[in-house]
Amino acid sequence: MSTSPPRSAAKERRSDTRERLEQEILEAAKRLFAVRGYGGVSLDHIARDVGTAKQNLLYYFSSKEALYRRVLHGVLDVWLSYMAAIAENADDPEMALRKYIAGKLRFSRDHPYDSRVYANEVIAGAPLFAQEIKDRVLPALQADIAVFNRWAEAGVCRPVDAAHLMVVLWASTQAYADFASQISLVLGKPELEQQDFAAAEALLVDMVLRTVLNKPV
Amino acid sequence: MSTSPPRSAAKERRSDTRERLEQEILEAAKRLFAVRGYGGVSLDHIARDVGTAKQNLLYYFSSKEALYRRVLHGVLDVWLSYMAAIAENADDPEMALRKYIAGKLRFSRDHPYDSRVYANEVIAGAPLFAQEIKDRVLPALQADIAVFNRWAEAGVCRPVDAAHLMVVLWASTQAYADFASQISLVLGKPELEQQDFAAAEALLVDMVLRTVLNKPV
DNA sequence: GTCTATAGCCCGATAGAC
DNA sequence: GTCTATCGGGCTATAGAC
Repeated sequence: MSTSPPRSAAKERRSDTRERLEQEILEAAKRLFAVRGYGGVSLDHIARDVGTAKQNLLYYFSSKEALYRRVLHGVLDVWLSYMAAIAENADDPEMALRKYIAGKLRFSRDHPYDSRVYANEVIAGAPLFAQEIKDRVLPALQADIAVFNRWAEAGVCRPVDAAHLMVVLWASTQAYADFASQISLVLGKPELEQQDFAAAEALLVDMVLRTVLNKPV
Repeated sequence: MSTSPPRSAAKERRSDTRERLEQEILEAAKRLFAVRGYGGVSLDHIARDVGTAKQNLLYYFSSKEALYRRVLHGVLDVWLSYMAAIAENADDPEMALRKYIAGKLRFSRDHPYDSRVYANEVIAGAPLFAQEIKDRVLPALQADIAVFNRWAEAGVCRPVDAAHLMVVLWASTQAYADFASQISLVLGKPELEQQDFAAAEALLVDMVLRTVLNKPV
C-alpha cells in the first residue's frame, strides 16, 4: 500500500473536467486570436465562445497574455517536430523534403487557426515570442542547414542556400492556412478543397526537387 | 477668362497642408495597423503618432474603418501593377518572372508595413476587403494565368499550375516583409540586410526558372 | 470553482465653441 | 480646421461571497 492516498473517482472526474475546459478555452482563444489578433480579442469574447464567464478564464490562466503564450507554444511544438524530421530522414533527401512539404501543408489544412495565430505574432514583430524563436527555432534551423550542407558535401544534392529555402517552404506551406481566404477567393470557391492542397503539394515538391536535387519530375 | 475663379495661393497652400497631413495620418495608421492589427489600434494611438488629436483624424477620414480601407488600397494598387507587368513582358518569360520576383522583394524591403497590413486583413478572412479581392485580384490573376498558358502552348515554357505558382511567389516574397522579425532572428541579425534580399531573390529566381523554363542557372 | 461587483482605464464617435 | 467636453460602452484584472 502506498503512503500517498489514491485519487478518488470524483477527483479524477473533476480533474478531467478541468482539463477539458482548459482545452476548450485554448481552442476558442486560438480561433479568436487567429482572426482578430491579440489586441482585437477580449477575454469576454473567448469566455462567451466557451460558454462561461471571463472571470473563470482568469481562474484557469493567470492573464490574457499567459493564455496567448500557451496557444503559441502549441503551434511551434508541431512545426519544430517537422523540422526535426528532416534530420531524422537525412539518409533519404527526397523523402525528407517530400515529407516536410506534405506535413506542413497537411497541418495548414487541418489547423489553419494555429498557423494564423503564429503569423499574427510574427507580423507584429514577435513582441512576446522572440526569445522562444531564438531558443528553439534558431537551433532547429541550424540543424537542418547542417543536414543540407552534409548532403551537398556528399554530392547527393546541389549546394543551396538552405536558410532561405526553409523560409520559402515556411511561407509557401503556411500561406495555405494564413492566406486561405484570398486563395479561395481567387480560385473562385467558398473554401480550399483537398485537390487544391494536392496541387500545391505537387508544385512545391516539383520546385524543391528540381532546385535541391536537380531532378525533373 | 474662365467663369470658374482661379485658386488663390492661400488656398493652394492650405490644400497642400491638408494633403500632407492626410499622408502623415495614412503613414502612421499603416505602421500601427501593421504591427497591432485593426482591433489592436485606437484612433488615439494614430493621432498621437501624428501629433494631433483623435478628433482631427475623424475630420479627415469619416471613420476608423474608412482610414483602414484607404491604407489597404494603397498596397493592393502596387501589387496589381506588378501582376500587370507580367502580361506586359509576355514576349520575354524569363525577364517577366525575374522582374516580378525582384519587384515584389524590393517592395517587401522598402514597404514592410504595407505588406503586413494586407497580411493581417487576409489572415482575418478579408472581412473588409473580400469584394476588392474578387473585383481586382481575381481578374489580374486570371490574366497572368492566361499568359502562362500561352507560353506553354507556344512551347516556350513548361505547363505549370500558374495559380499555385503565383501563390508561392506571393507568399515567398511577402514573407520577407511579414515574417521579417522571425527571419532576422534565425539569421542571427537585428534586421534583414540587402544581402539577405539578394540571396532570397537568387534562390527564388533559380527555383522558378527551373520549374517554369526548365532552366538550370 | 463559479458567481456578482467594481476599480480604473480606454474606446469610437459626435456636438458645438472658436 | 482644431479644440474641449462628453456620450455610451468595453476593457483587464481583482475582491470577496458562496
